[in-house]
Amino acid sequence: MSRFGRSGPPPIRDTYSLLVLNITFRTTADDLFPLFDKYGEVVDIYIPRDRRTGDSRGFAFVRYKYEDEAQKAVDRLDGRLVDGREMMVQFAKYGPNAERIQKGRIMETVPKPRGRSRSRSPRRGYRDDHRGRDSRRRSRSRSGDRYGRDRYRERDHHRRSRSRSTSPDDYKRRGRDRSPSRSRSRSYSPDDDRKGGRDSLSPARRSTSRSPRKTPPPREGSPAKRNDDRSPAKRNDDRSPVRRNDDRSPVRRNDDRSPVRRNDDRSPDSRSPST
DNA sequence: GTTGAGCGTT
Repeated sequence: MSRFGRSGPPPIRDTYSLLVLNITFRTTADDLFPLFDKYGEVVDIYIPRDRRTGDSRGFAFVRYKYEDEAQKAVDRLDGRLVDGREMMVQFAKYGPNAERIQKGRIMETVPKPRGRSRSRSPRRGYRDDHRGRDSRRRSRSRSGDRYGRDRYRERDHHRRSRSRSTSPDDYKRRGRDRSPSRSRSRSYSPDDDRKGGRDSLSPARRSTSRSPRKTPPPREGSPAKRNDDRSPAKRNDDRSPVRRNDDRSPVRRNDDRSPVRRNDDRSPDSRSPST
């Protein structure tokens, strides 16, 4: 969804997409709009967000109408400090349609990047060097596996939550040498009994204490209830897609100014009024 | 509440 509330992504046939990276997770399109709009006409701004939390992934796509303005914004906003962090602005290489994009525009050819004569671009050197390393290695971010084990983890967490809630017998089994109050404080693990359980407070344990036998086989239980468990009716009830960036923006954005107003306000030939 | 390589739709 675009920030401009359109029916969908505008045609990129004549637009240039810029990839904005290294931005804060709290930076929204509203924060990038005035920044990019100052250097050119922004057609659309889209920020991929998490499908669960709804938070920004840390990068955004700014679509420009003209390459000149896009290129200018790249050099201008590339390295700009936003929300206390430097955002990296560069032309998108791939489009939403998995199309080969050159400089944000769909192209089949791959011409070499031209250098601007009016800018020295000393930042590109360090920027490129910064990424030129083996920085690709992901530590613990939500990249790559954000849709892998994460989805399984939440499901596992859901099963455990209802397991200990509907299994009072487990409390007696486990609460004999332990306080039941703290048992509900967090998710327990049946392995804690035979493994010791006393060191269950260890962060390393609780992080990897996922045994396949922690949950009883669903076939032994009620198939009907098991089906209900898989019902995705309401799972992320604790997830509130509330925008906390509102309080971060003390200044109101000029939403009245649409990027499409360029049709009357600006002409493709009027880009250079000062001739 | 956190995190930090990357390429995107409601």
